[in-house]
Amino acid sequence: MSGQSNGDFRARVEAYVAQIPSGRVMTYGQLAGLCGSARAARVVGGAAHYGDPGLPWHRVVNAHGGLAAGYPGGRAAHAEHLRAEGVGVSADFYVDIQQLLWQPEALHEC
DNA sequence: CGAGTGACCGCAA
DNA sequence: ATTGCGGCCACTC
Repeated sequence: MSGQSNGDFRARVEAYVAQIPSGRVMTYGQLAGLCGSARAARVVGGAAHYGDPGLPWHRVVNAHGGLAAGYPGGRAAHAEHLRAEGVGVSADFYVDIQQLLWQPEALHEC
């Protein structure tokens, strides 16, 4: 059937991405883990490419804090968006995940 | 329905 | 430090 895969997994990923506040970033692996499959980081990337274009995917980076390679426009565009959000992007297109990595649990601390 | 693919991750030489 | 490979999961055509 033409099935519409519920996208149960993807739906949760989009939900988290949509909740990422400006100036913060999340990793694909973390999003996958929060959604139930820590090893489905690739699916998160797929959701970004085939998912809702209205979500701030530019706030999603890899586990190393590097920007996505296949982002529409290139890492340069990705970096520009992050900088517009107030995120400091390194010359090598890397962000300080240690400081900008946002976690849902952080809400508890706040 | 079947097979391929990927905006990843981690490890190895 | 760099490069290459495989594995894993879910989505798309």
